[in-house]
Amino acid sequence: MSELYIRVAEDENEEPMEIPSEDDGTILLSSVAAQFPGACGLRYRNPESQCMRGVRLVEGVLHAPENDWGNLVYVVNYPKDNKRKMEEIDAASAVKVKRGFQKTSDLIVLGLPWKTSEQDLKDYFTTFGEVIMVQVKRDLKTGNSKGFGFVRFTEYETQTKVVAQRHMIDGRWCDCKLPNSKAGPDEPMRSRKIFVGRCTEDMTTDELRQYFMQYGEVTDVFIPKPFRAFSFVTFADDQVAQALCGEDLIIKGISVHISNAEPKHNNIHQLFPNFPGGSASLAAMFDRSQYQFPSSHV
DNA sequence: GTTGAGCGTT
Repeated sequence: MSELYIRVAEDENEEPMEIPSEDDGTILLSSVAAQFPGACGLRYRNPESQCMRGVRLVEGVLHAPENDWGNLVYVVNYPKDNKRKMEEIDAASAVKVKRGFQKTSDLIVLGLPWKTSEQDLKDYFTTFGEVIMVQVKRDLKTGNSKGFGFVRFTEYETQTKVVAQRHMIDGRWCDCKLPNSKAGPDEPMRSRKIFVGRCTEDMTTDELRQYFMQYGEVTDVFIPKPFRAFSFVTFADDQVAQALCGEDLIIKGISVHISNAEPKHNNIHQLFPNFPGGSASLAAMFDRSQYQFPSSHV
């Protein structure tokens, strides 16, 4: 079968778009997703039964029904059509709206001038939004500032804005961070990234992307080089990533294990006791890396 | 009475 185009639409009544097939007559889900971001499959109305039918999808490859795409208009499936998953995502979403989303937290302010007072801090940060609380940490005996403090805002949006930039306060550059967190202004959100364990060396980034896009929009795939039997997949939506954690999935006939890519302090020498070049080079490599093992692999 | 990466007396 040579190159052909099949008609795909967002909805049965929408204007279809032509999507190219592969040489073997299949269509890559990624080709569909290129025009319909977030697409996870196709369906069509069976002319005989008038029922909607799903198109066979195997590891990112869509197969023509009866080996012939015919002249039908195919309709895009999105992850939200999965009712079971949707309930989970709704629940997670509700939790997030109630707690995480608009819940502000104290921010640590590092690098304050010794002379900066709490009133100075309040005056400065109020230019970004309403301030709930400011603190300057001081030596109890002398009353001298320790050069850092805390601030808390009413609005989460204000907090986001403040953390994302540096601050000139009384003549010094200061940083605002989440306490006990090395997370910088543009650190990738951990919760959108999953750890894919038990990968084989022949799995490519394209294949992983095509596979995982059935669950939601994939924004990044990372495979460490040289081969290390795991990879990272980042979704546009963190709830999709969270929903996959703990699952064993079959990719190219191989069972891979999904877990959270949360940072964790691990003993890397236990994981690779005989790493070539010795433990020092291994440690250096890991120190430079933003990628870490999930707790289930420790 | 000094200092300049960090992590919070109550």
